[in-house]
Amino acid sequence: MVWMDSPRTPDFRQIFTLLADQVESDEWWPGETRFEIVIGAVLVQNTNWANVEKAIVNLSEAGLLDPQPLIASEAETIGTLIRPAGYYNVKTRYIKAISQWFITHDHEATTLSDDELRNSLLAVRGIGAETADDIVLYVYHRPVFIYDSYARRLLEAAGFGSYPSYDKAKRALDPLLHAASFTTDELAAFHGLIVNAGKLSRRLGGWSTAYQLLAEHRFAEASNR
DNA sequence: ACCCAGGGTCATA
DNA sequence: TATGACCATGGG
Repeated sequence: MVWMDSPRTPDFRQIFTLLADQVESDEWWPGETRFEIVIGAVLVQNTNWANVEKAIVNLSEAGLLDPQPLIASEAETIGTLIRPAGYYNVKTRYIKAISQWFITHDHEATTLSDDELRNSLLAVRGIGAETADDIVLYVYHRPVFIYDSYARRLLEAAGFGSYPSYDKAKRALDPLLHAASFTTDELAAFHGLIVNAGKLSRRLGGWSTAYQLLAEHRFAEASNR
């Protein structure tokens, strides 16, 4: 009997170590204030971070990296400022919604469990599974793993099975993840390492070869050219 | 000219 | 519950 591509059990510790040893780790998440991290998490949806930075600079120079003035601003004003980040009409609505949430709920976040906080964020228009987890991890410092597209591609390349959606991956793998007992700081670094590896993986010929290099401890060498 | 990027919503079946 | 259209800019 043949079973094809029988997925192995992900060893998150091993993957983390491979990445930590071989991938450049800058600061995650970039941002001067907690609210800037919130806004960045929305603006970066399906968008290159370089474009997001331009939008954040525009907001900052306009004094709008602050929830109160932001919700008081005209949609057209915000749209013009964040235009480089793309989808500026929908993101304007999203930014206003999450700003209102921040004003109302930020102060009581410490009274909520990780799941309660996540669900509260998910109720906001424009905040889906990944953006919610970004905020839960980088703004509220709760220990969650970000199952973004890079992470799922990495897991697939490592032979750990295919995970077409964020929620499926989270449901399937969170039990194993918790068993590995990562600290919040480790998970914060983990996501950054995965994204940095993902950016390099394109130049290296995709996640498949990128993971091969990682497993053989040749990733750093290969990515330095 | 084409492809993708640190996703999410909404309508439809 | 699951798929597909839609949202938009900028760099490779």
